[in-house]
Amino acid sequence: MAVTIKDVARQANVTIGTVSRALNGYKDIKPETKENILQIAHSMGYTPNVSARNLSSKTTSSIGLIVSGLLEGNRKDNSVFEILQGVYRYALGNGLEVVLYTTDSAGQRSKSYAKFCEEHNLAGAILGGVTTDDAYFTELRYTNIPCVVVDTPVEGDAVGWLSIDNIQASEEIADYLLQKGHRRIVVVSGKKNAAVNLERTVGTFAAMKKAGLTLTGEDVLYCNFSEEQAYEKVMEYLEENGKGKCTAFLCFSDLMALGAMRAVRDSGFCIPEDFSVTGFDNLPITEYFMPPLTTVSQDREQMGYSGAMLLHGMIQGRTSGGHRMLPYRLVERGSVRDLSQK
Amino acid sequence: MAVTIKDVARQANVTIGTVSRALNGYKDIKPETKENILQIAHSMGYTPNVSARNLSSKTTSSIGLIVSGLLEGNRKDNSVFEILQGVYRYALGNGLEVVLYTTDSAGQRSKSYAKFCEEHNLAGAILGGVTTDDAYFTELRYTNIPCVVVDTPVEGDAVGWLSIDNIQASEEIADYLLQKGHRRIVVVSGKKNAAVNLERTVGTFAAMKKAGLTLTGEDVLYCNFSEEQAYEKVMEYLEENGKGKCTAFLCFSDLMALGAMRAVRDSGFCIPEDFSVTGFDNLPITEYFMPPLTTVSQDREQMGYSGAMLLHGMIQGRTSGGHRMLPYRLVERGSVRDLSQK
DNA sequence: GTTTTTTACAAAAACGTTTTTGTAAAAATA
DNA sequence: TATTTTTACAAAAACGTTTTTGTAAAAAAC
Repeated sequence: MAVTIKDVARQANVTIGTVSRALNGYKDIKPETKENILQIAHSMGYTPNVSARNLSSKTTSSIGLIVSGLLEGNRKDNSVFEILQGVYRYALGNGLEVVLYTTDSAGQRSKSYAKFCEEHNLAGAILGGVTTDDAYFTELRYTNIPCVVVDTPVEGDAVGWLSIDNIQASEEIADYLLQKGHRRIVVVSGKKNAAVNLERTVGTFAAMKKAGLTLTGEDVLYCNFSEEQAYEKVMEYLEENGKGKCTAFLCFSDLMALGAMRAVRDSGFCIPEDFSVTGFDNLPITEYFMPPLTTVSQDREQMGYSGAMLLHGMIQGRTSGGHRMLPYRLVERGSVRDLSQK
Repeated sequence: MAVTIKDVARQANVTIGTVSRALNGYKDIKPETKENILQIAHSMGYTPNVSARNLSSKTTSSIGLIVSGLLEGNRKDNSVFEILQGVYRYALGNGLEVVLYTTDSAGQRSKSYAKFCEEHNLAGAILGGVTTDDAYFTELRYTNIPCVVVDTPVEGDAVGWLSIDNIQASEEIADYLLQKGHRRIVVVSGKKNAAVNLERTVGTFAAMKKAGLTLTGEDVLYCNFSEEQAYEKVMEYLEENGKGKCTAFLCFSDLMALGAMRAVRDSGFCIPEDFSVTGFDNLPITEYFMPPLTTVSQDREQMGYSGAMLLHGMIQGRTSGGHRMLPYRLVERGSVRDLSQK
């Protein structure tokens, strides 16, 4: 049905090899012949078959985008989608195919990343939402297929790693709270040993230390990055301590900030009058919180774009891996009260 | 590098044909031989190469997901993403591959849908965000590759079409406003000739008519589904007419509802005290509007899932196309004032 | 003016499958 | 027992490319 390279060859009175060389810009061909073939191919509506090309060619131009938990994706958190947009934007502009893979929530049908890449002849992969101890990721690294991970720190030159400067960012938002006169700050933290969480903890502690303050164990609420847990833990905290003890909740994610805000409100307090709250991520919904949330913005779309570009460079041997830091931005909205003017 | 069917064949002392038959559950093979081959294949870590399979096999198990405007996707509107989630959920559970294609914003690099399907040996495609007069869509239909479109009405048995009952849904939300005592309603409409828009217009007019009311030209604001245009048009309207004339804005999308709400507020009025506002879609952000938006919910994830299922059925010849209606739900929040109690 | 190099292709192999065709041996039928 | 059918494979073709190898003719070098 579809017109193949063979049809073009017949029409142009050359062999398929010659057509292939004309199409792919090889040198070993006479300009007029090439021109003629190109013209014929175009007029016949020829398009190369991707499967055949991938099968035959040594160098494939397909990359994988492997994200865990796409399917159970929270309606409120669109990070994965924005990364995907960025990856596709780069791919579209640079002649790459991208193949999306998401591990099943239940995990039953899930297949190893390495096998997925092998099956699809992928030249490399971008990974999002993997944890440092993901066995499939370890396996993938052994294959030395070039890969780039988002947010998860990873050693080695053959692998790229993309994130914002979480230490500096958290330090900055803590500084911001301190500068607004907050002295007793409660940290609503994510998963205790998650890399991102560790970094944000370091930054927060550093800011406090500069101000001559320290955070004790009871000032840190571990909530596993979950809105519900943040709600419960903050609820508990307020029940126990009431209003006097702290003046601000510094949250390591917007979703947890949302939980915290609900808890504050459900405990009969006001934001920012009674308690200030800050987030991390700048999800679209935060703009509509009441009051709108002061948070740290990470440009996920850009992260996807840069990730694809980095990977592309690595595949072509132009770039080596390692850590790349992307800019972040403190976005100041209405959820923090200025106590310094009082 | 990777272990191929050839390696398995050698190990099992059979030919590749036999291995293939064992793997794909053909009948023409002795149970013990099959068992042995399967066991060897598994122990060697064999995985079939997708490109080779697609190339060789008549029947491919890949479907396309073609969405226009994924790249310039509004951060506030995640519909496309949710459809994608649904499609992948079905695909993952039913052994389908999905290949995502998005037309470039600028349109320069865009390739015809038919060519895309041909290139990738796709068995069918799900389309989102296409307009009725999309030339590429017309071309695709001529190829009679099975396809399913979301939201765009389309004639013919060989093509599926998925949507909520827009007429009934809009009638219902208009009824709701009328029941709350609103008599003079302004419709914030989308693109004049878009199918969805036409249907919603019909429903709204029907509801008004039942209540003995009519909508005149000045009661309909065409805003092209854009937040900004809705803002401007509503702003203008309020400047001209002030508070007395209408009591509610019935918007054909949440984004336009957002624009309308901002305009109402920027004109110095309150929602819902001075004006009521309703939307359409139930985007995640609407829950956080102040006040939260009363709107019509469409389950986009489910739509993606159902679309994939419908397409799958069509590919296998089990199902014929035609229109499928999915359930919607009126979600009542705080943006409508009850005038009937007054 | 012969030899060498280069040019511009043709011919064929290769990629990893599925599918078709062919064929001994075993089983069923007569 | 002789013939036909069925079973269980082997052998090979096919899918549509890219890539390697081979080779006449033309051009360059000597």
